[in-house]
Amino acid sequence: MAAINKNTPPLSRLEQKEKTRRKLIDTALRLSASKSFSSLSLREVATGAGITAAGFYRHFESMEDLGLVLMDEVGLSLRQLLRQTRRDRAPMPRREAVALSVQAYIDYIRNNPGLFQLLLGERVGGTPKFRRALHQELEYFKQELASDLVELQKQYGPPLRNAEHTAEAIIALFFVVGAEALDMDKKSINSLSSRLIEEIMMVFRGSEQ
Amino acid sequence: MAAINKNTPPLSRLEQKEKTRRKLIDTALRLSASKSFSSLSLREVATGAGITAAGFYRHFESMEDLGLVLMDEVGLSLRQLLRQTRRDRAPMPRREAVALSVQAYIDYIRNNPGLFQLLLGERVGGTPKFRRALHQELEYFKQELASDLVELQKQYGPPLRNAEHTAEAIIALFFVVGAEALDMDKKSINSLSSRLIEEIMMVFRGSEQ
DNA sequence: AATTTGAGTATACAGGTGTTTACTGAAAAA
DNA sequence: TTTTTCAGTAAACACCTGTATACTCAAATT
Repeated sequence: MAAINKNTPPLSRLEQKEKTRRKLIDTALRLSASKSFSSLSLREVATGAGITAAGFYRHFESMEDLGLVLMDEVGLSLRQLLRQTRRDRAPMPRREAVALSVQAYIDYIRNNPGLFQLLLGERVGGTPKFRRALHQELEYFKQELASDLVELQKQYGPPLRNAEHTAEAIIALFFVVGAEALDMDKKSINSLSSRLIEEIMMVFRGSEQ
Repeated sequence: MAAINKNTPPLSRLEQKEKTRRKLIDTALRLSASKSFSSLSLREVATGAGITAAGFYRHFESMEDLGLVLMDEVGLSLRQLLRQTRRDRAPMPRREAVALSVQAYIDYIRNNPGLFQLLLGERVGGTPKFRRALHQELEYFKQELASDLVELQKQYGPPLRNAEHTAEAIIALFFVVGAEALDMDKKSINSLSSRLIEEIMMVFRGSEQ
């Protein structure tokens, strides 16, 4: 019972501000799970985070500003997850490798509906800035997947005709299936996963020289 | 100079009502080209159609109601266009047949941005009813394409492993590329078309037994 | 110890929102 | 010709929106 001085950490001003900022971000994310980001109001986000509407401006200059920050976070975390899944696995048959990535992806969506809806929901209808940011995220996805595919096929399979096209097609599948996953109950998810796996395998076959 | 009695047709009450209803629908469609349908207000649609907000209720009981009607129209017209394109063509090499459909599709999107944004924009974030209606439309798309694919391959190519999966993958590609087409200038569209064609061909190859 | 800084508050503003109410006036029905 | 119907109006409602202003009061700086 020597040091109990950590139970009420004397938050510095900066720490406190950062804490509030995170609360704003998390609130926006939480609310995004049940409606589109663009239909969120500044006031409800501020109130949800426990501050007044005017206080919001100490952290972001507009909802769009907050949205762009969110977009960064979402894109980054999802890309890291997928990269990690692709890297961490031991050598295994291609279909099983695909299945692993698909599973990680679906789990992510189910556990972070707000994040994913943000990525999908503003693809159309958001502000131009927003769409551009989203487009950039998708570009990253594509490039990372393409380079991983090249790597992978070097080791295991015949070379690809066109890694970029392959990556684009696979990402298209991921997104469409992701949108469906949001609305499904837990027991339908399995068939969705295996469908996605099959379709990705189909793309793989078609992409080989 | 016998019959000039058609220059001021004496609109019956029903005709007049129908005319206003169409104006509401068309206005909603027009406004959907520049923002998402769910961020449209009842008032601006009514005003845009030349009636007061209260008058709106003589035609639809809510914006969601109007939205569902819109969804039907959009889905129907786009599906008809695509079916027609697939049917009308003379026998031709597969790649060219694909190119024809892709061209018709891209043209449609460019000429009817409001329609297409409606289809895409409410996929996430819309009301549950809305999403269900959208899901149904996509199901129609898939089934029609799948049955056309079976037909096509009977004549020209090796049979498909799984026509449904093939159709799903192709539709996923269509939608992702469609979303990109909305934001592009006219001269970038060509490369988008050929990219889509290549990716569809890739799926075809992978789908053959 | 005195001063400055700045996160968050309280309040007010002008304007937009969906919905309800009683109404008008012309077409349709009697 | 009289009566009924009903698309559309006008006005009011309670509420929500983003933003600006002047403020508090504690932490950080001097």
